[in-house]
Amino acid sequence: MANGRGPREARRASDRGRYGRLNRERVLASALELVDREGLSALSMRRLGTELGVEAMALYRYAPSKDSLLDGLVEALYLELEEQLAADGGAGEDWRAGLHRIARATYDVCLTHPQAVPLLATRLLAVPLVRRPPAVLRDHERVLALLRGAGFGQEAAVGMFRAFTAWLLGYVSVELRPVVDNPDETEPAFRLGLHRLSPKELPTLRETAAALAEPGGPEGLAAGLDALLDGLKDGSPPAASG
Amino acid sequence: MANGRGPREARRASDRGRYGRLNRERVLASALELVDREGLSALSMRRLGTELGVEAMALYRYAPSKDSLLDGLVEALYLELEEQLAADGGAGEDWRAGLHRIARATYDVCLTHPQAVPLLATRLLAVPLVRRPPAVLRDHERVLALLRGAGFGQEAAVGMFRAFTAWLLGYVSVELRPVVDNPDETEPAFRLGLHRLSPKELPTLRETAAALAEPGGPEGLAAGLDALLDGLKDGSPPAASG
DNA sequence: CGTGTATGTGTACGTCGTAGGAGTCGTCCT
DNA sequence: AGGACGACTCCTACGACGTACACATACACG
Repeated sequence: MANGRGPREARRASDRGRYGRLNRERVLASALELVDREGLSALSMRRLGTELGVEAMALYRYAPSKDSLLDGLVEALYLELEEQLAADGGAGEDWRAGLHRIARATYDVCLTHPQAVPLLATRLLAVPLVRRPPAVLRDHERVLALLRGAGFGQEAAVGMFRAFTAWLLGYVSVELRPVVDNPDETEPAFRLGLHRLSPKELPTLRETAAALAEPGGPEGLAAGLDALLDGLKDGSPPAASG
Repeated sequence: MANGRGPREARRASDRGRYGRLNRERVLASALELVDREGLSALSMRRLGTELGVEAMALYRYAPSKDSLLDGLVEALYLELEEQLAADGGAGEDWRAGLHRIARATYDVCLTHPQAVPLLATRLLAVPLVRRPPAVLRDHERVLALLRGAGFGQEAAVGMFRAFTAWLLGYVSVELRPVVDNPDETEPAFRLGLHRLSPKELPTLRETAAALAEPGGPEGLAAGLDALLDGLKDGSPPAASG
């Protein structure tokens, strides 16, 4: 808003950034918005710069490299998750309800930013545990505390934590896989492009594809989570076959 | 090998490619090897060209774009999976054993090419179902046929297929997440960089991190898979907790 | 009012994906 | 055998990318 500067139109450095001074939060928010709007490949330092009314190099004050900016996006997602978790209370719930609540909130955040989800797989694969963004570590802490607090031993808790994390990540990834081949088409079978599937070699897939196109939804997420927790909460390794 | 060409050292176009003519298989194999050796970011058209003793533009005969080359890498992984599945027989097994066998083979392939695993999350998120590489579709077909062949109805089969895929992808992704912060360190706690975790804010994570650093292994994969299959094989939605 | 520190600019370098066209090869027809 | 064709590869060039470095400007504080 109208800052008390003299009548001179002197505005060169700090008046830039479209709406005042830059800061990390604004950079990350703008980056996430850009990714949501145009996809990950549209996110370049120059592009993000113009988006903020600034030269590309200005961004390097707030992220030492593009990779670390991507890590910042991951952090932004987890911060949004924390907001959401704080919003819907959750007092007095047992461990299982707690895990379901976290899973559901994560699911919602991911569906809100589908274009950013690949970052969860790629960036977290590139950064060792202790260097993950604080919000990510807090998320791990929440899940582990829920499990240990419920009385599970370390070994069981670790197994369930891993299963929880893997299931969540895998489920949203699969849920977001595109199935529609030709969006302009109205006939469902053509929309999916089923004619491309040879009935000789892929008969089952062809007859199942339409059902596969329906999203699993949060119910599918919850169902699998319950199955995993039920199956793992007793003996850690239930005698792997063979 | 020694082709019957005259003694002239005429070799300009078709003698290129280090060991004879280029072809798609050779390009993909070399790309995968490069990724295994130096990581995804080392894979550029020019670099892959020199790797094959060829100019970058030559590669465009075998992949219309770099993205499609990445899709080709995904295909290469699934071809390797098929080789492995063909190798260890699997006749007369029931559906559950079949799924375990596929899961285990996929796990092995992923651990053999850890640097390529992110492609499974990113590329398959970018391509609609029917445009996935043939080997991927055949994999889907195998899993679905196993389920339908066991007598599961369409709805149950779809739910289990999704769970199978999600679990597998999530599990290998989490399994590959790096935990070691300082590889030169011998003391485990320092290796993991535990001193970076505030005991005030992340107490549970800090005491669990060491156990988390141990890989889940194929046993963890199998245990979770059994849990999922057991939980989902009856009613599709087992009434998410109230 | 002068000065130091934080912040944004400008320019430049090397690398990337890839379009266009020119060169060179093996192959097959005559 | 000769010649034309199609397949393959090379060469050059363009615009966009990440980012290093030096400079300019604005604000905070003496």
